[in-house]
Amino acid sequence: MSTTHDEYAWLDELNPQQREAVTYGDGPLLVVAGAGTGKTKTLAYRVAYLISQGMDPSRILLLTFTRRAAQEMLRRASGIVTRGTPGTGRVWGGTFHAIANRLLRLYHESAGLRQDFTVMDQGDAEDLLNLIRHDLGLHKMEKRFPRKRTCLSIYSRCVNASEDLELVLQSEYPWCQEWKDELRELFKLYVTRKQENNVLDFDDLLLYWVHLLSTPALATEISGRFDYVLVDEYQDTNRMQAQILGGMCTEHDNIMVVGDDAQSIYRFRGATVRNMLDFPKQFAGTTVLTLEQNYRSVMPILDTANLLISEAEDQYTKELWSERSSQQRPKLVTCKDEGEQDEFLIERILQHYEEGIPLKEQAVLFRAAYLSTSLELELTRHNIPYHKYGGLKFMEAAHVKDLIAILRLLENPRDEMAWFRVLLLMDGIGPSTAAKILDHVLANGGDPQAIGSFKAPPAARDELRAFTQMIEDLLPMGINEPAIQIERIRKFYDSLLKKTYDNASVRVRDLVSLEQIASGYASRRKFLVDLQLDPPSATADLAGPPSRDEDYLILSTIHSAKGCEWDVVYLIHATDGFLPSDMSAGSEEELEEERRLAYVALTRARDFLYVSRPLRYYHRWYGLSSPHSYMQLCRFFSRHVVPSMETVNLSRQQPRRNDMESFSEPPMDISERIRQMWDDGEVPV
DNA sequence: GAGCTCTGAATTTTT
DNA sequence: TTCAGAGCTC
Repeated sequence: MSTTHDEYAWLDELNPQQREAVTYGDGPLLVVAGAGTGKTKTLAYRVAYLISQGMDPSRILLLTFTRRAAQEMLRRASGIVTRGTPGTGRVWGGTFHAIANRLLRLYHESAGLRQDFTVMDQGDAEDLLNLIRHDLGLHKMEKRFPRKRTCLSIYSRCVNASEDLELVLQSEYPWCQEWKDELRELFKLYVTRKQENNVLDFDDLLLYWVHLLSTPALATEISGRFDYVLVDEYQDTNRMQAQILGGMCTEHDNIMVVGDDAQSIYRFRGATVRNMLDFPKQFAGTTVLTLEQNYRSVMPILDTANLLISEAEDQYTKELWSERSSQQRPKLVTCKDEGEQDEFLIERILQHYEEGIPLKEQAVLFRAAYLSTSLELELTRHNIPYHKYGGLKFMEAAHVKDLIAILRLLENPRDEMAWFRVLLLMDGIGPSTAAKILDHVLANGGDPQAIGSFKAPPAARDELRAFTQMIEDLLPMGINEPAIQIERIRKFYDSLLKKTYDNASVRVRDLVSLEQIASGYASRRKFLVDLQLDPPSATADLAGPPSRDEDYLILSTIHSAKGCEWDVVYLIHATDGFLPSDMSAGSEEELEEERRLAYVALTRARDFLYVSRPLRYYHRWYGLSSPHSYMQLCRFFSRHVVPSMETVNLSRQQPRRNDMESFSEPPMDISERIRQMWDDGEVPV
């Protein structure tokens, strides 16, 4: 039917560098791909090319940063190889963590795991650490022991960066150095406790994978499952992940990694650009290809972005260029305060919308999830629909965690955290009774039905009986039909929910969503794993696939915007303290990462870019000496960068009658006077 | 041992 | 404001 020439006509859609990467033969390949240079396209075409060359799709491993990225690439790939056998569905695609999970279920015996292990999210991991911290009596020390969150970060850092505790404390957590011995003890117990509970945390998924691969026979076996390994966003991988890739390439060296050192923004999670720099050293005979032509943004936007990143400490000179010209420079907008910023945004968003740019093609980006709350209120007031990405709200909600915990203890009756969570919701059950119940279950071979024979304190009897009844109804279902299981769980949980939390109706809605998501799954195990490893990232994911004609504005943290692009991008709160975040202004390295974060934000824009900076910020929290602060422009917009932009000063342009600036007296004055009303029995007017 | 109330502390990014 | 933890009472 089709000639060889026709069959590969799609290669003409690539530029020479992309094409070289796509049709590259065997051996290690490092693709340094700047923002918007067609990274996703190159990877997708590479997969398509390999398949069209007759490679077995199930022997291709595609590691990405999010599950969505993997799905998107495979979708594109399957669009290319529609002729012949597409089979992209058989490609092993997903995040490192998801692939680890899949492999560990297969090789659980070699890893010393039971096949029914459950996965803990960050919150559970913190809580378990906290529990052990209490057991060790570390919470009541003269000097305060690091908080559970800090403990987990330290632990995680050690594991992901493959660094010793002492070194990590020295370089990243100097104020915790005095707790070195206690931390080591804590981590030791944490590890044993997880193993007893048959649970893995996120880091364990990678850790167990590394250890599987460190056994030569297993490395041969596992690496031998694949002929090609492709990795996206390589600049955001950590040392442990690099180690994994080494192990996955013992039987071949067909590894292709794609990344951009200027977009490395996950240092806090142990990621290091060293992985990219050292790649040629790790894999002998590496070919390095660079993609510099940007297909996304108009040149003025790239000019500003290039200038901003050119001031980075160390950077690998790579100058993005584009054939897309524009008369319009990016705008740097100065606003009086957040309210004026909101007003400006809404006006401009609607203006672009009327000009024909749908809301979905416009995105508002910010450093931290809470920075959009005021805008969200205004959008709601103006009836502008939006979806917000970033901020892990849904899975962190207490009621969602409760319900998940019940599924988890059914899945893995050794899951201590899951049991505790559920049992403590019931009247008459506190930590010690909960521990007794768990012991009782474990003494009966881990059969959850054993709670039926537990002598419960009278106050707990009714709820525990209902709980037992539910367990008895659910156990025969095995791991099938998670949605039906959730339906049954909700029947039991309803009264606990109403008793424990207010605004029950809102929470019930979340549980209905959860049931809806579950209805797409045949296996409870798969449902649980997906939920932990790739939680619904936006309100959109909860309501099922949105209908095609639905339009909504995008709100996103910069981190969650990674890999995305829009016609119009608004970067808001571009002020020192928010960007760079005060929390990250400690070290030079942290600041450099914040600069790259700004770079990532700018390079998401295709046609229009607005950077806005409110002069004044009203604090939402108590306990601060002043109700607002005056903010400086984000330091990355230096005197070299700003001239490439068009500066707009809103307050000067259109003075407002209720402009607070006109009242030059400090706003504290009135509250002070009101307090003085009660001084010396004097009551002034 | 459970569960309530009060106090004090601290607010990023995410697999 | 929200959350965690300490301490008190039943």
